[in-house]
Amino acid sequence: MMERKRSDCPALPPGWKREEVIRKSGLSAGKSDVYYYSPKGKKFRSKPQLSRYLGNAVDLACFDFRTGKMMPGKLQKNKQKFRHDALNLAKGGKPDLNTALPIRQTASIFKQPVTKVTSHPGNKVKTDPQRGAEQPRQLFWEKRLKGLRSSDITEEVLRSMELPKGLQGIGPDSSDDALLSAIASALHMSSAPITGQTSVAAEKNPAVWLNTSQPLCKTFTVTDEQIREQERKVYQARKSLEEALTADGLARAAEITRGLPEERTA
DNA sequence: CTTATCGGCCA
DNA sequence: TGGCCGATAAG
Repeated sequence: MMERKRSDCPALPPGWKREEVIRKSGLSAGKSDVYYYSPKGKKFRSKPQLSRYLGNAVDLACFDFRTGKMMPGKLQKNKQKFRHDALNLAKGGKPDLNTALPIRQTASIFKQPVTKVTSHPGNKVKTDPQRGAEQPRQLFWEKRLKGLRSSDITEEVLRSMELPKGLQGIGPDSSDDALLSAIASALHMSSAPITGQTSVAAEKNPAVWLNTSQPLCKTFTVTDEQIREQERKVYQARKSLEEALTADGLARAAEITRGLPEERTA
């Protein structure tokens, strides 16, 4: 095999290599393909693939995949691209997962029901026994969530939620933060009702009696008044979201028909 | 099975 | 025309 050079790529984090191979046969002989290799040796053959892997760790907006260099001049093309993305978005097309501005793609972190076809005449269906059943969980796994905070796009840490007095944590870390994490996680990890720890023994010796499918908190009760209060909050939040979305939609539409501001002055 | 390479679609 | 990725040959 001809020894091809994998050269370092200064535009990427240390350890990343770039390789260019010339096609030597076929109709496309002479054309070249560029590949990148992660420090661990994984091969990448397109910018979207690279982008998906690096995530927000590296901004590839100005990265030219073919040359392997950062090209500040790419900003010009990006204007075109923004128009394009905005257009696609407005037309209900798929957003460009590669370079579109970050938008939450999931409708919900909660498990969504889907239609499941379990048998076709004459066909065999593979079943994964792990699926459906809940996986076992590590004791005190919630500890790993410690210190995680939600933040807005300016990195400003959002005010954390206040929990009702009726909720009390148990276990090695009974801070409000830990309690909030534990309950929030339990709500979307499990499809079973969340009751808290029902065994009184768990309070005295959690390491032995803990029910790991329940959050690290004492049994609690929820009053009708608390439910109504929560419904009001959800209603308000939805209304705010609706207003923000329509405002954003109008702004986008206006921007597209008018052209981007920078282009007008140029 | 995994990996390298070229075809070919689509912007 | 070139980026990207599927198909398929090769290992």
